[in-house]
Amino acid sequence: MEHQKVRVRFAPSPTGGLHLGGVRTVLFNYLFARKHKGDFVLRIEDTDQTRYVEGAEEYILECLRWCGLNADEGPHVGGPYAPYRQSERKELYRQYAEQLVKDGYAYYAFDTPEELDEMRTRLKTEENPSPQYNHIVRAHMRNSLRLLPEETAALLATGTPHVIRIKMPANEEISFTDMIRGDVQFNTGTVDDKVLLKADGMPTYHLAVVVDDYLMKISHAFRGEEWLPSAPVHIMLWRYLGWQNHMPQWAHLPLILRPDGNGKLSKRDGDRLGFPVYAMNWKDPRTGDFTKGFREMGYLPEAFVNMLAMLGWNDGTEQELFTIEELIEKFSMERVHHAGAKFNIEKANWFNHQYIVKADNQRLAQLFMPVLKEKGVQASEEYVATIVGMVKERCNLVNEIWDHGFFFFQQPENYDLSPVKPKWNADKRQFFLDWASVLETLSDFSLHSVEESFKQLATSMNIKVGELQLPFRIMLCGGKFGPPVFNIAETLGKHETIARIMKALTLLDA
RNA sequence: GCCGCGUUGGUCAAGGGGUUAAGACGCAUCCCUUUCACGGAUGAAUCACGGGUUCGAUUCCCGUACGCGGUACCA
Repeated sequence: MEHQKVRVRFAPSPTGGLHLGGVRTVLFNYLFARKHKGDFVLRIEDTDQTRYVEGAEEYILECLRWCGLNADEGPHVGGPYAPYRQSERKELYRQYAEQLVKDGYAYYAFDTPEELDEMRTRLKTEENPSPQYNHIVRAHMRNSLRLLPEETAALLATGTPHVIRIKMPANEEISFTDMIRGDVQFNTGTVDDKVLLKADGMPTYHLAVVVDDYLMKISHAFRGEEWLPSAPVHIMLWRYLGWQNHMPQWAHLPLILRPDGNGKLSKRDGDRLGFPVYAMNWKDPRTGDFTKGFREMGYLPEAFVNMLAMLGWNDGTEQELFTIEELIEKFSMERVHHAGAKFNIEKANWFNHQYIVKADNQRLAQLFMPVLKEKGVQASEEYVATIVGMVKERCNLVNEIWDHGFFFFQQPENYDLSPVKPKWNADKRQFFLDWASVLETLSDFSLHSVEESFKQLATSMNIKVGELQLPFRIMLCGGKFGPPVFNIAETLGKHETIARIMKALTLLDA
């Protein structure tokens, strides 16, 4: 057990877009696996046929690919423990459930959904709003524990729909050591007899996770904190199946909470507060609902991953920016924070900004091309890359390159003349008229010669250079923004610069 | 209700019996820059509460409060 190879798994159910909390779970699995030279398995938990969503599995795969957190084994690449889709393993689970029945650790239950409903409403009180199918209640239900063996046999023989439930001990203290929280204790009496095998023959999560973790030789199982309450069921299953010595070590990850108030972060919070929650764009094929993702919003995958790593984990130093290699080297489950973390989009933007500034201009240009295309702008990647170099310092998102540099691609449509108008006069007007003709004669339209001629003329006309720079900026950009103004002129080129001066002059005359 | 897990500035968080209780994001002011941003400086802002234990608790123990999660033939 101790010397067993590290094998971890991410086990999503393909029911929709991949939540940022899901990606963080992937990340922690991935880091742990890489650090310990182990395997990272992707297993699709599609045991609920009613919740299956077309395209969700491919979407998850694509998210992992985008983040660079690919699995070593999974439905997409196969592996020694295939198949990796639980629906394709369906036949496997029944024998274990039957085995448990045979050994007296589980039982058949024939209660119909209506009967269960009836039981719950009948037993429901203010003191007990959610009655459980537990060690007391089971004695009064239609199951093989209460029925005579002949009755059970008859029901089975006639193909009566039934489930198999675990028989939880009435009162037993059990505990396990969580890698993050340390010892956690439960009493089995407080947990109900969970269904293990559904009437349709599919296992529930509880059975499938134990069987598959065993069969796939999973050494460490990481999942969200919302699973902590069902840990006792899983512990009992590992015992009852006789695999106790193979049980993986568990870590229950803290939840990612919504920024305002408390509670698990959901897609809805993102819609409401205007930030992405899913890794990539997701369109629900059933409802047609469309949700924006981090990727399409202009986040860089390495920034996204770095940001996620810091949500609930740190290495104990002041370092916040980590390459994936550093994360692999430094990650440890013991340093994961115990409490949930509120998601903060501002901080996420800061991370992205850090990575944008560092990123290669060519690469950013490529990422930005689709946005440009959307705006109906034609430009060479080369040209875009130089623009990127000038504006990326002030961008948090790749898509913001447009906001900070649109005037490189088209003449401004709107001009904010208000900072110029009050101090505008005939001298200044004359300056720009004269300067335009000076520019016309310039053989070298470089940053320095443009700036030089600007300053020379201003001095000779006895106007402060500073008084003219802002007007010039607005002539080129349309407002008080953008990189250094002579850089803009140089990039725009002689023809366009003069054209913009002349156009703005007519606007100022109006 | 019951069970479980949590609680250090607005947010992410380090620390762990004696500290001026780090750092980052955000915010504010200033410097740089005659735009904005970057950068630099400064500042406001924190140990949920009550009992123990102790010479001394933010740190250990016990309660309380609050928050979250679970309580499905969903995962």
